Amino acid sequence: MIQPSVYSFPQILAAALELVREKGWEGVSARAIAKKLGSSTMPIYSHVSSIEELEEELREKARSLMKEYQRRRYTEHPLLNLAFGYVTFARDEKNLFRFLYLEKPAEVKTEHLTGMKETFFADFGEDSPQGTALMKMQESGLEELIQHTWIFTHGLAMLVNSGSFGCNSNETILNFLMNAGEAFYLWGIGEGRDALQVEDLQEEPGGLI
Amino acid sequence: MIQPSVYSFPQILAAALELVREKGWEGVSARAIAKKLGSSTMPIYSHVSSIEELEEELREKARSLMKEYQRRRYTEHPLLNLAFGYVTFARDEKNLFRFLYLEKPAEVKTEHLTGMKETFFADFGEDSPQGTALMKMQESGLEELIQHTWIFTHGLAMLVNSGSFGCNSNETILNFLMNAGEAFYLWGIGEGRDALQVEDLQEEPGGLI
DNA sequence: TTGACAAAATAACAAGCGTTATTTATAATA
DNA sequence: TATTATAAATAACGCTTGTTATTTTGTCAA
Repeated sequence: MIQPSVYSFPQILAAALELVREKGWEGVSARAIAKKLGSSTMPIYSHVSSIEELEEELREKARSLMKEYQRRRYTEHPLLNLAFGYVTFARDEKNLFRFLYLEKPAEVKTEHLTGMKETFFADFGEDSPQGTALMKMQESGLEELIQHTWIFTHGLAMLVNSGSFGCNSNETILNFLMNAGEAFYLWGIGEGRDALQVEDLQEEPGGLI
Repeated sequence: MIQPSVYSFPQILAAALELVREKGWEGVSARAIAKKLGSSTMPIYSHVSSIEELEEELREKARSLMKEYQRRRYTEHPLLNLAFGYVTFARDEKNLFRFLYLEKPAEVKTEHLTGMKETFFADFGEDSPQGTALMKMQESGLEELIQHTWIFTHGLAMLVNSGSFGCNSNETILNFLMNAGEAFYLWGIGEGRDALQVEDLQEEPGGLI
């Protein structure tokens, strides 16, 4: 290589990421990146063979930013940290969150659910106060708790992302997550289960499919 | 009008809706609709002045299909019916659900939350068993209960829609909704609140923004 | 039957996209 | 300094989009 490339791959990726942040994935195109770099589209294609390939690199980058949010220790609860990081990422990086989890439905998957489980079993010992509390539950109960928590977290993140939530402060978000987690936990250890009785699913005329 | 239009507006809307069902909103274009109708693009523009206008009509149509799902009496619980209808719509009409709630974030809004509240206060009297149970709560507690339930429902609908849920049967969905509702209810009437103590939000280095 | 009118079909425009052929410019080498 | 290799710029191709002239077609009224 006689003449080193003026435009490095990180530069290109950074410009593309900036575009996603500003206008979402639909705002990203070879020409738009080039314009932001002050160059033509050629340097892009010398680092990446197609826009599709760049999209995957961009997803990887966005995922790592997301994981940064989830890695921070906001509280002493590892699970709560995962959830809080997820929701605040959805709030602070609206277009990145949409890019990762809303635009292509395949992405959501069970990735985060398994992540939550792993985190839980990795970080919770019987010696930690939370650990002892949660270890009282059956294995299946724990699975259920994490599942419920994850569903709630995902829903909250969506609503916060779309601006449907009046108050998006850290405190409010944390409160919602804590309340829900607590509710699921208490329900899980069996207190007052079957307190509300609901009849079996009714087969309405023109009802269930 | 000497020559009545061969292609009626309902026909055009139906063709467009079929396209959304098959390929999502991105599969809808003037030419695609025309192809499905076996016509040119002209009849479309004689009923609607732009594709954007047709999109809004299409949203209205999709919303009414959604409301049909929510109107059915699957159980005796009005709130549960709303939630169950929402989730099963997300499961059965994947592209319509995405079109309404995932593609344009503005759509989600508080519409469903207020819908839940209205339904609750309209259908629940002190004489119904559920009513008496729920009326024990404070007004603010009810608000919270509905909010929590709505967040959970929204999250479940998303996950079911994206196929992240292993089992999407009516029974499984109903169980999840009932369990969550029960958990929130029990938490709401105050049993064991503060059972889990979480410290105040920590200000990590490089932490909260 | 002929003229008129409107609906539908055809064809075209401009814009945007991914991608690539061609040209230009620049820097290292002989 | 002249040559050569190559990164970057320019320009273009082919495609799809929304939208709109233009042309064709068919039906009613005179």
